[in-house]
Amino acid sequence: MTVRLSTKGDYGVRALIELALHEGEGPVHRAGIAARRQIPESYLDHLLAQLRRDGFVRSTRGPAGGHELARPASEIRLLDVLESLEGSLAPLGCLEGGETHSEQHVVCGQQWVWREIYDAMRARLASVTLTELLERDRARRGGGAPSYSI
Amino acid sequence: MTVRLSTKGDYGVRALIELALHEGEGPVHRAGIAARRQIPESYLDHLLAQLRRDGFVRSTRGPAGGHELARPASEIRLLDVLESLEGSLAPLGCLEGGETHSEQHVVCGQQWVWREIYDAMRARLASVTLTELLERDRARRGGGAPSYSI
DNA sequence: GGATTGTCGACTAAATCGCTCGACATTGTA
DNA sequence: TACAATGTCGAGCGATTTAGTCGACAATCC
Repeated sequence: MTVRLSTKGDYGVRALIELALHEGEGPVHRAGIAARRQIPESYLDHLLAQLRRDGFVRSTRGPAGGHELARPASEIRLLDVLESLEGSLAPLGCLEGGETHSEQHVVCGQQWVWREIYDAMRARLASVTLTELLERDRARRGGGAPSYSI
Repeated sequence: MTVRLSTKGDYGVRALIELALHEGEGPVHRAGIAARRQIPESYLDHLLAQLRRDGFVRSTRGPAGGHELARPASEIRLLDVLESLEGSLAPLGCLEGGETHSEQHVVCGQQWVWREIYDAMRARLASVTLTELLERDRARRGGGAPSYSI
């Protein structure tokens, strides 16, 4: 029952789409993102912290503070966002590029097949930018009324 | 940190490779499989039970009993084995073909990308047979001495 | 009838997921 | 300068899953 993305990646991408939607309009505050994209606010907190650490988001404190994209949406790749939030997407521990992993999973029998699948997956995810995600999101909600009010 | 295969798939495939190696020689007993393929014996028990339920393995009780392939190795696909042991390999709950899933994961934002990746992954895994796995395994151990004695 | 094997289900320890909560830091405004 | 609105950080928690173990039972060969 494993081999499954957690909610982190989805929530995180939703939040970034919201930020992309307001790109260049100054910081958006967390409560707004949470409400409009239906993400538990105190959980979103952690996700934004991670995205900030990895340079996708910049935030300012104080009243009128909030979060905004640290880089243009067109330069943010889905792959990088997911790896930031979910950790490595490698289906087997032994496919991990890094060195810091303690190799708890020795699982490595069918490495040759999975290496191929993993590479293809990463390539595809790398080809998707936040701009494209935003467009897809707009299209999905575009037809009918948005499911949330601004 | 998710999106990772558990040990089940690897252990299960290892066990099937061992059975394929002795195809047509009558049942192989569990303790032997466990020792030769380095799988905890009482855990292997559960994996074999699952593989039997799904028709990959047939077993006989009593002394000189054991397990053997229920179908020719050439007709056993890696995809089916992994889905038997790991459950659905869908990275998102919403990509699941079945109806019985309770949709605890609502995660469905980037469905369009993942659908594509998932389909490619399944196609590749479906193209690998147990025969090929056995050959690869032989090749890997072939050069040097086997890492276990028979 | 006993030894050897498989079968089944209950139990467990550790890790992870999906959160919540509270204390604290920063900063705009009155 | 006070205070209110915001972000930041880390501890903790209930539920679920992983990766097993264990023990009672069933079948079968001798």
